[in-house]
Amino acid sequence: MPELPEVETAARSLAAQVTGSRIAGIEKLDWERMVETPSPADLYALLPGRTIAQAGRRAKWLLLTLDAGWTLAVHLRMSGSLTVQAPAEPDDTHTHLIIALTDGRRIFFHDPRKFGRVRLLDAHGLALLDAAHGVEPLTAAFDVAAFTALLQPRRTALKPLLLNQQLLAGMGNIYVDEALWLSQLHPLRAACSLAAAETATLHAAIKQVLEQGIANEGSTLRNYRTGYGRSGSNQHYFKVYGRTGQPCPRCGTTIVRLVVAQRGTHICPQCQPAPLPA
DNA sequence: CATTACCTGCAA
DNA sequence: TTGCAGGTAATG
Repeated sequence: MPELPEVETAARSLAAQVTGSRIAGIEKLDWERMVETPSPADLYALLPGRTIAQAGRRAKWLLLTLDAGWTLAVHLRMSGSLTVQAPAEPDDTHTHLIIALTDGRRIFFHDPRKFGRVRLLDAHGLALLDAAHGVEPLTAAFDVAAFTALLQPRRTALKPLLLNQQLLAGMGNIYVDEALWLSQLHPLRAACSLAAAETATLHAAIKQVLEQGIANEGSTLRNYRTGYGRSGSNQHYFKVYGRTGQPCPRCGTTIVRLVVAQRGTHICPQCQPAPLPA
């Protein structure tokens, strides 16, 4: 999924459903490699009796704040989803973790590709996770000056920079392509080469694509679901992502697919001119 | 910096 | 059968 808007949507829909709920225990865990810390045995021992105080997000981590100082951190990676299910709802072969609540409902971690990860963190572990990530793009801390300070000292291309979670938290392949198209910048432009006006435009575009993604409850290409099990609708509004061979909504030029930073990358070759070779 | 690995499903 | 997919960590 799951980039910032999808994780944010999942966190909000979890918060609305399970804030104040008590965990009965782990009902299913059939892929133990998803538990990074502590050991699966410790997870089994620590979760029963915990109350879910809140649900939130840091970067692409969904955070369930529990009592007794614990935080259950979930990363959905490529194909994960976290949903709250009614007591009778059956699981399937891709449901790898089920957390039962005392009221009979259950939280399903569904993940066909098994890339998703779970950590139960104490305050120190949570602080380390926080410190490993960069500025949140939808907070006041991410202003044009802060963005300029990120770009100016780096010669790396825009796309890999925007995907770097240590610098900027939450952007992924879809929203980077969309933000670059909106700001009419080529993904291979060197970060330090942007004029002040280009930096301001890209800064605004990043906020715009993320806010729109949240407003549309995320993008569902295959597996992503909100915490209610619903699909998002943001995929209907993509301008370039996944639109190879179709006309650019701005100028009509055919959208092309490149590979940048080892990721499929979609651009309008007219609106987003390639940088001159150095 | 580039390549490979981790997994499965789906479309070409 | 091959290549591709919303992410990231671990290798040369």
